[in-house]
Amino acid sequence: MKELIVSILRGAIERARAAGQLTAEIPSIGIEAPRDSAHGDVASNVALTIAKAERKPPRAIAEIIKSHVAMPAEVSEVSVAGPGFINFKMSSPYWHSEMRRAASDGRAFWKPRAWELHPGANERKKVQVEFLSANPTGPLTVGHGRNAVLGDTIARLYEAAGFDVTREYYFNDGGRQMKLLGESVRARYLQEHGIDAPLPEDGYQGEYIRDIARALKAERGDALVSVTDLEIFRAAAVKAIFADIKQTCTRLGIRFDVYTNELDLINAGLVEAVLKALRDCHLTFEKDGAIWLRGEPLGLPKDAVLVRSGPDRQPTYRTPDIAYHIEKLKRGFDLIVDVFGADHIAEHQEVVAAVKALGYDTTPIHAIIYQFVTLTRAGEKVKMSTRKATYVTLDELIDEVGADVVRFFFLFRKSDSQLDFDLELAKKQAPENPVFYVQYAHARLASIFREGAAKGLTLPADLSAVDLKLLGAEELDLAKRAVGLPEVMSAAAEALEPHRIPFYLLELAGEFHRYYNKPANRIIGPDRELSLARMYMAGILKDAIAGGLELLGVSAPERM
RNA sequence: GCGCCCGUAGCUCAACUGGAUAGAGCAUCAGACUUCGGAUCUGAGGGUUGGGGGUUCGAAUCCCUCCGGGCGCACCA
Repeated sequence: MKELIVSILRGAIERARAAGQLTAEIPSIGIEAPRDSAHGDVASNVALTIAKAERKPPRAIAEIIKSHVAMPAEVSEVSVAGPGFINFKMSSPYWHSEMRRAASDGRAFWKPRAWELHPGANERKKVQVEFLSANPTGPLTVGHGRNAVLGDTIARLYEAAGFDVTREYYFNDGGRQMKLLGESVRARYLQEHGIDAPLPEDGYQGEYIRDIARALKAERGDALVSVTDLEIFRAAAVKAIFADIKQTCTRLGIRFDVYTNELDLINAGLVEAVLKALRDCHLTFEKDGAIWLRGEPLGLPKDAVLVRSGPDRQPTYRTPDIAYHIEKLKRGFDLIVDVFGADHIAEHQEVVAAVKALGYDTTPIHAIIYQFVTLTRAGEKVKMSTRKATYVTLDELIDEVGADVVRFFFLFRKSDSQLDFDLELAKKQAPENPVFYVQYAHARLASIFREGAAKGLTLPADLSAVDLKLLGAEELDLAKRAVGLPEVMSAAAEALEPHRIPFYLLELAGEFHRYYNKPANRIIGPDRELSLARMYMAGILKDAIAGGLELLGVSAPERM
């Protein structure tokens, strides 16, 4: 639709120039859906944008362009409005054909369109989404949940658009925190055997550490009491915790294609190579026995340590991360999405700046930075901390409100807004809970078809037999709204803003509920032909909601 | 102190990336069931988009500044 309008406008401007009525260059033509539907289906602000170069009032320019518009059958009306907008109203036959396309394409229709994301691309683009990437030190928390759901939904969007998507989990199971984890498990293990072993300072206090220690005791008895090497404790913990993390992800419908371990990058010599390359570019210096990255030439607010001082000369987290991002670029991804919390933003800037300084094109790299999640129970904030045992795990949250609600709530907010997860609201099976509101609309639509079937009214196999001209303005508006969903999906994918989809679904559901509630709008009525036309529209609505929810990883129940 | 994010109706949030009269839900008040599912709907009130300045045809959106909140500012990740 937008392409059509753009080409119409381009043609009109072309003719106006040929006629000498316009002189300015043809600009890139801006197209938008007006907020107010009274302004038509599509609007353009070209006249406003070229007014200055043209040295004419925008409305006059708009009128000139309008006079040169060649109206195809798809368009029923062109008008100039407001400060100089050119508004287009699409004809009913156009909407009918869109509906027919939606109906015949079925599930394939309710997806983002690849050609809107990457116009002109003819090969299958490669996308990598790196998300979650939690080190295995404990169960996933509510905060991780937002990361996981955001990343997975971005992946779903691009997957649905036909891209070649890799979901990747980057982690480190070595290092300091892991040593602490091993020590914590060992302490608990010894305690299980009645030995007075204190948990280390800053050790992991969660109950899951005891569980791991108990499992170790059940498996190995007291064979490890005198073992001082932490490796076996660490390894047992990592194994158990990773299994737990994967299990939690599975409950949310999330899986990963690739797991990349920081240690593998180090062992492959890639981290050394990065250090050498940075040194060769004079971007490092030594101070206090450590190797530093120069902040100033990279436009960073401060210098940062790449390699720690001390006998083992361990790299900090950011050095392998630089190597990792270079590897990602080398793997040939057209789009790389990194999902992480606001606390990691400085690191990401450092990493990207360093990669760029080494001569790589970093434009494929995009970051989704989400703000923190707070949990509210009975109007009170729930405090969360991984180290202490006070946090609420993602598993507990899923237990309490269900996977559908968890996913929907995490997506129902712009990622750079803080997210307050209201447990009371999440559990309510009432219209103020957006998940139920949308799902209910779907269940209601499903019930129409059940009722229709019971009354012997079903859509014919040959859908072209249904006369869409019988539909009224209200029904057409509903269908328009539904048919606009793929465009919203495309925009959401392109902007990396999945929240647009749940908001759109909520509006669509609301519009349907309002329609449905009017007695005059009974879909199954005495007039068989009209009933079929309305069922046709209802089928599109149902598919739209189901398709939208599917993309969000939320179920679309037939009955509730 | 420095960097990033946020500030929109009493509350929780949108606003298609600079467009037309800033919109939803909740809460409040007043209404609608002979319903294909009332887990729904109709109506009303509620705003100087934190304050001030700037940019331009046009600003919640971009720039400057101040105020308020969050997150970072580790040889932890």
